[in-house]
Amino acid sequence: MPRVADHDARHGQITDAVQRLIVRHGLTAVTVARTAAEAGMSVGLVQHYFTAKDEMLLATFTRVNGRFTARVDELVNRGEAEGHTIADMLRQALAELMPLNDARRAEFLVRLAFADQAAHSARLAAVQRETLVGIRSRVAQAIGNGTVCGEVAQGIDAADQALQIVAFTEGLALHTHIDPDGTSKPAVLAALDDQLGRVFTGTCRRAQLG
Amino acid sequence: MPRVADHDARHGQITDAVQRLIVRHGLTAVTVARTAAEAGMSVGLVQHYFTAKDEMLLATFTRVNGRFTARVDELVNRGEAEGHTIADMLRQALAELMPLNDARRAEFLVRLAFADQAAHSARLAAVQRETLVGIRSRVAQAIGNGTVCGEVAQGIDAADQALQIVAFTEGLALHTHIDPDGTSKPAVLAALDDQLGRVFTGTCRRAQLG
DNA sequence: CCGATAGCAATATAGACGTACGGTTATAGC
DNA sequence: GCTATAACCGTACGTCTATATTGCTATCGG
Repeated sequence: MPRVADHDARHGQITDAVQRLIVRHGLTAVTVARTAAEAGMSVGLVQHYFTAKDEMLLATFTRVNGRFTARVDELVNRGEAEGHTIADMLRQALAELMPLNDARRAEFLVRLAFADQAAHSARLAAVQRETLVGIRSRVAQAIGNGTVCGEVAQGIDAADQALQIVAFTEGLALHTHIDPDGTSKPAVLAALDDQLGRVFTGTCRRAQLG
Repeated sequence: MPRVADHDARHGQITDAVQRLIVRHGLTAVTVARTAAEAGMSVGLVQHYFTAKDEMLLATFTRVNGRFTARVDELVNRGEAEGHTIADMLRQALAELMPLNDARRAEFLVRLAFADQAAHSARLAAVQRETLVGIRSRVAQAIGNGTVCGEVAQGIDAADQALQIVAFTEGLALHTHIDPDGTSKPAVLAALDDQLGRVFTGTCRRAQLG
């Protein structure tokens, strides 16, 4: 058989290039020629790995969303392992949704750029929706755990509160982006705290792990 | 002088056409040729009223945002005139930010479509930011009135709460759009109620107008 | 009533874009 | 070491786009 290449690595090179272009100049400025240049390869090679531009963009969106949820997952797991309170863990995980540093801003801009496209593409919309419900269900589970543990009062609907908290967080993220001056980083984190404090009103009855 | 035309009307025809195209097929699908066809006029005439496509898009964004804040304003004024409680008035006004019917959905999609572009255009960003701070300051003022009146407890920072409430509302709007099945209309309105209920905890001490 | 001028249409033009395609290079298997 | 085949490049092609240009038409001021 002929020479082989690391397909995953190449896909990553290309989608990373797309992401950088989106961050710097917006989705409109993403062309396959520019992407090839940014990725340091030829136009033909990009075509070799993505039959069409749509596929390339879908792959980029999927990858970014995957990394996004993976980060949230990791923070949840680490929080549990290190025995933090559920509220603390959520505080950190939700802060990941906000464009407060370059990496998060990059992810945020990509998700924002595809928001319009997703409204008119079933496949993009599916990725977007799955990411959202994934985050939401994780938060709901955390709240459920908090109810069992004692951090959350009985009678609180975990799904409802998860919906509200995630919506609030994403709205805050959007506002941070639109008006960074009127929405300072500490103010944003304080607002998030405030919101979480409305649900996490108690303390855990059971001993923490770790 | 030669024959005259209603410039405002023509601008409106064109930007309305742009809005319809965005709603139906996304910002990417907006070309001056298609816009002209949608508006029922020639390409040359569109050029006659907008020197460049950028101007056309900026005008569309400005108009939509203007209508948007105007609707909120009107609801606030009407609410005051009819002697509703401030909480009720805000409930109605903020529901205007949500894509719960065709007209609001159209506005929402336009604001969403420009979100990416605005990240890379100072003029679009300015319109976007001004709209946001406009809404926010109106809400802050309502909360301030609520404090004086007695609907809101003393010691509540109106600006902080306005930030949170508007962020929450916009996040909810986004989620309604992304996952309409998981975010039913009554559930959304209930969530909004819940959020407002956390700030508007009292009843007005003074007699209502009207 | 007439000419200056804005309103309006049709077409021309130059460029950018996605993608198809032909060709070259390198390597895994025999 | 030959060959099949994947990796990779460069370019050509057809389409679409924004915009410039040219010309016609209607109407207001004098």
